[in-house]
Amino acid sequence: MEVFPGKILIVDDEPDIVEFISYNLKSKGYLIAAAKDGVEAIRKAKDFRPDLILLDIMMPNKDGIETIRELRAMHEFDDTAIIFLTALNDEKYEIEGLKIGADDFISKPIKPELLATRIGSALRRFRKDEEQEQKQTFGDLEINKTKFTVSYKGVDILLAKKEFELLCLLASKPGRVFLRNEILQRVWGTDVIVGDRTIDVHIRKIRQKVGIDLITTVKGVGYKFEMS
Amino acid sequence: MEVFPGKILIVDDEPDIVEFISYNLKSKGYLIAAAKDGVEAIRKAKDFRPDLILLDIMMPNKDGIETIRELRAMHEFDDTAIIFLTALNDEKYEIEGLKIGADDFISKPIKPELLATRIGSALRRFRKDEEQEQKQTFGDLEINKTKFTVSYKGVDILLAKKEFELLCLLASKPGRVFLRNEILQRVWGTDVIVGDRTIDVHIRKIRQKVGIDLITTVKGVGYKFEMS
DNA sequence: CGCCATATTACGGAATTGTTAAGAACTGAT
DNA sequence: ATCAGTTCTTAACAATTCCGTAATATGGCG
Repeated sequence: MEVFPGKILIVDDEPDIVEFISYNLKSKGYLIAAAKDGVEAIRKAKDFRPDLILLDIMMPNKDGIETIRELRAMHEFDDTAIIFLTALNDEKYEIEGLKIGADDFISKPIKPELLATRIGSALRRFRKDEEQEQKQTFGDLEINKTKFTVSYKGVDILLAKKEFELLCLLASKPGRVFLRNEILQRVWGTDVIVGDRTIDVHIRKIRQKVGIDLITTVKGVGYKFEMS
Repeated sequence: MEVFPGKILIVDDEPDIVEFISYNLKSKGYLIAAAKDGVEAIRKAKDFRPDLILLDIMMPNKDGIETIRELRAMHEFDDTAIIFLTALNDEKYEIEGLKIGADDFISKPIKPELLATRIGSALRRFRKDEEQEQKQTFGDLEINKTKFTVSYKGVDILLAKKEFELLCLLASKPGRVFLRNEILQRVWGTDVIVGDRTIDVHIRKIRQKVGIDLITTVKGVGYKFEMS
């Protein structure tokens, strides 16, 4: 197992299909995770961080179209390729899916070789430079998503996971105000329901730990990231 | 610039592109040769013996597909990486090219940084064959993958196989966080199913045996290798 | 002042990881 | 094959950290 080609999340409600695809891709060295419906898919995507998602359209509990819409809405997965699995001749979905942000389609029944080449080319198209780390700097502040670290003037600051995610979100568009609502959806996900004060508490912790005032409150609206 | 990174043959019929790429790669220390079509490419390859060939697909006088086919047919260039240059969205060639023996694709217009990283990783993939002692050192720590040993300040530390593999994985990208998921699949393989605590136990043993704190826990995410 | 939104603080439950020991699985030698 | 020694996995429990909430404080603004 020398180079590893990528991580793939398979989403389908039929265990047989998941098993079949999973087996095929594993043999090619991919790392696999699976989900059985849209809700689970989004949750798993958040912590598995796949390079590509194979998404069945027909599913209970949030269908493929809706799932892809949500995934694309939180911009966390902008670098993730998404391939739809469709029943044969399901063109109406294809057009729909393309508009929303699918990158390719594969019709069932699935042929292993076809699957492999399509996945390969989708990944190549999307390949972020896996080699180099994803980091952003703002003046003396550095946020490194690969290392999960934040440092200020070279000194590391230890943030908890939620704090880190929240900071990443705000820092993804410096200056832009994120509504409280939006923050909840993007950091906590659509299913989880937490009180409003929770955000404040995390914001406070970030401010406290970082020391300087990175995050500006926009009263009645939300928060934004801004270097003074 | 101590070691020279490699020799590259650029094959494209547009002088501007050749010039552009050439300029970029020279600045990184590569030795460059150029050819304007497939026929010339093969001739030059024979006496320049490049480590890597950048091959345009659309060319007069023998196109890229045909050229690569011939190059691969004579086994003289089995150790040479070949990267295709394609117009955007030219997938049909990509699949074709992969079958025949291309190692990667880069779409025009070409971005210099991307070019560099792709070339770097293609070369690295091919270099691996040259068997040399694969060892890494981090401060006082040395990991020798050929000898299967780890030493700290010159003193050997006996790690069990799984412990060694785990440490190697983490050390392969110092600082980068590996998700628990990822660790399981890459160290234990995809079929084996082991409990979550197993990872912790092995981590603990490594920490215990090595003595110093090499491995940092990122709660809710995974582990990373980091010299303090 | 009184209202409203946010800030702050502290606390308990939840989730995650650390630790230990025990036995299963493996290894190599006799 | 048997045995000793090691390695691997698990299970149970301890320790830690994280997260959400609620209660209270603060501060702006009409």
